[in-house]
Amino acid sequence: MRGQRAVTITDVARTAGVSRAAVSKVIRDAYGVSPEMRSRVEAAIERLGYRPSVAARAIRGPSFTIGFELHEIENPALNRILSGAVAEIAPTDYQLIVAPAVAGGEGHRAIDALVDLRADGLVVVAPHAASDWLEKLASRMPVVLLSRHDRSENYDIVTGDDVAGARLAMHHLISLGHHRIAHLTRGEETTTREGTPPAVRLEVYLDEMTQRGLARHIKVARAATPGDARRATSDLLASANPPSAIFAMNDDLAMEALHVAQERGLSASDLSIVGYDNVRLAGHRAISLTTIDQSGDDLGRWAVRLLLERIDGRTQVKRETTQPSLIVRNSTDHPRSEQH
Amino acid sequence: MRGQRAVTITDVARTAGVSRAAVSKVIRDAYGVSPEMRSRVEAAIERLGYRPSVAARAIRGPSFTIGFELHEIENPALNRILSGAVAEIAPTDYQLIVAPAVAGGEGHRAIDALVDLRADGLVVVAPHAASDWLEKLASRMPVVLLSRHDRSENYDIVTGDDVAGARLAMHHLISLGHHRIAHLTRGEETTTREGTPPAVRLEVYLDEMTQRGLARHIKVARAATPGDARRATSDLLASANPPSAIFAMNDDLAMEALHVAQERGLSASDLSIVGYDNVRLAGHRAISLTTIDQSGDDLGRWAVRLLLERIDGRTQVKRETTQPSLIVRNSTDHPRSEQH
DNA sequence: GACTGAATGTAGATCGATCTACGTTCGCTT
DNA sequence: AAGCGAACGTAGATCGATCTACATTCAGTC
Repeated sequence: MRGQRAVTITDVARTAGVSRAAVSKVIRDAYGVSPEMRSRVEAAIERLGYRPSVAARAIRGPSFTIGFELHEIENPALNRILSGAVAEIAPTDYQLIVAPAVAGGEGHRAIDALVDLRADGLVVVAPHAASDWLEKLASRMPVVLLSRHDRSENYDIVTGDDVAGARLAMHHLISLGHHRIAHLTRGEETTTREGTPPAVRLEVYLDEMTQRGLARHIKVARAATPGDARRATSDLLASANPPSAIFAMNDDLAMEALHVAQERGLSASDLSIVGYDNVRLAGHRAISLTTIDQSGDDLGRWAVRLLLERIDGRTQVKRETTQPSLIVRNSTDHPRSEQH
Repeated sequence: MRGQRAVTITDVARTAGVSRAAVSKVIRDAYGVSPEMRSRVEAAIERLGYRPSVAARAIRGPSFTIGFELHEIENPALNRILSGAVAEIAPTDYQLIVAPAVAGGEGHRAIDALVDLRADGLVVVAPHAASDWLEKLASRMPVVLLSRHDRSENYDIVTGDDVAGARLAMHHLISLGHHRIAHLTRGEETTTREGTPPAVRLEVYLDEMTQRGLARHIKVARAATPGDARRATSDLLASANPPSAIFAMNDDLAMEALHVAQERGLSASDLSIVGYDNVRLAGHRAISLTTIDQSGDDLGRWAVRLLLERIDGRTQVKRETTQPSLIVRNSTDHPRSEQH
């Protein structure tokens, strides 16, 4: 039963008693098709269960496929972005294809896969990819980059306003009366690439602390793996002059910090925690994490929108920034006491 | 800058001063290539940044692409399965491509997209797709179905043992002393399709309740959307003779139920809750949900493994079942009192 | 030195679709 | 009735790769 050759346009043409070109016209809804021929061809298509091969199509023209590179499959914030992208593309003729990158993967294999498939455009999230490589890629095909604060001559950029978001978080903690505020973020490698959200958030943290004369309380804890986050938090709490608040780079890290705080019976006035992204579970009663919402759906929607514009012919670069908002929940409170 | 035609095998051949066939041989590592020619061609490939077009390739032979249909992008249990699949495929020559289905989407557009791309095989999760349609699809190309308890002549099946898992959950509650156990599950449409995990878990629930002489306490609450889950739980608690325990179809529903319980100040001895899937956050201290683990990674890994075997030529159908285990946490306890 | 066979390379058909260029038919005008 | 343009169909080139069949070269053998 396997290996029945797939139904091709030639089969349809033969069945309908017309030429291949005629079938092609019907499929593409092109000019020069009589109602009578249309119905004959459509009947044949229906009967044979014919579906045009994107592959064959893509050799010449567009594939009506847009690619989405995703490097952290299990990251709920990224999934939300993807979800928005899917919703935006649904009513169009295009199909979204996701290439997941291997966890600790090397290079840009996933992006290459999308290029090899001749996707008409790419949405790329990769914070790791080198800028010049991306620049070159974008000079050959439409590319929208998400969550990077680069400047580029070729690709469009969609990003949440991480500067505003991080300031919202810091201002919230400071206005509650916190001085000893630590920052919990990812491993070196992730935060040092200039312009990535982790790097920007870290920078704003450092800037705010310095501006407010709190430079001596600056503490940055790093967690390379999710499991590391708890240890990093413990280390913070065990340090001399421990923080009364933690601004975490994202909700996942924040929730791990919360885990440690709860373990030690610390309340929000002992240790306030702010996250970033407002993932669904941050709103759960048992977690109730104060966080920054940047509506990931919108990021995804904008990315697709800009990409389709590009495919449609726009040539000048465009950037789109979404405004984040602060969501106050129970994980933050006034500090119990604050000695300078 | 846009629209530079992509580099083709012909360009490489011209640059290297050899025939197209020769370049093709080098790429495919085929017989009949002198070291000297190999290096000349490889240099040309390198210099031009040539990448073979999967599309052109797929017209004739395999595309070295396998498709993964995903209908709930933001479902952490499914993401974990996908994650396992990605890990399993990483060391092979194949590339995994994900087609996300639109949320409330019609039909099987995502699967079609993968077929149209001429993927060499498909991993399908769709609990909605009609069996006969899948059967027909699988007669044309290798297909592995996840999380369905069908019998099939054409596709392979990978699934957690939902019967065993659901029994583990029920036995746990019963052995704690619970009699008034309710079941929280999805909307009608999802649970009625025979052989899907929700349907099987529901069935086991009904069976266990009946076997133990608890038929009079049977209560099934349904939530069509995630938001509905809280209302459904409230309704359960407001009903006459309310349950002392809830067996939820999955962790997402369980966590919503937990939310309601905590809101009302109910402890585990007032209302015990068991979930299913052991998503990452179920282990969070603030949630601490008793649940059934079915190691989604393994499901994903098996799916890819079986699919590659199929592509490699295996013809007889194979099923693979993973054994779930019970993870006891703080959301379950002995009931405070139990009147019959 | 002719013969054999392995090693190396090329020409050209082929895959499934698109698209241009062109031929035929038909209805309408003058 | 001739002329004309719109409507409808088709032939055949084309896209980028693969693969079969074949040509050429070269070393080794008798």
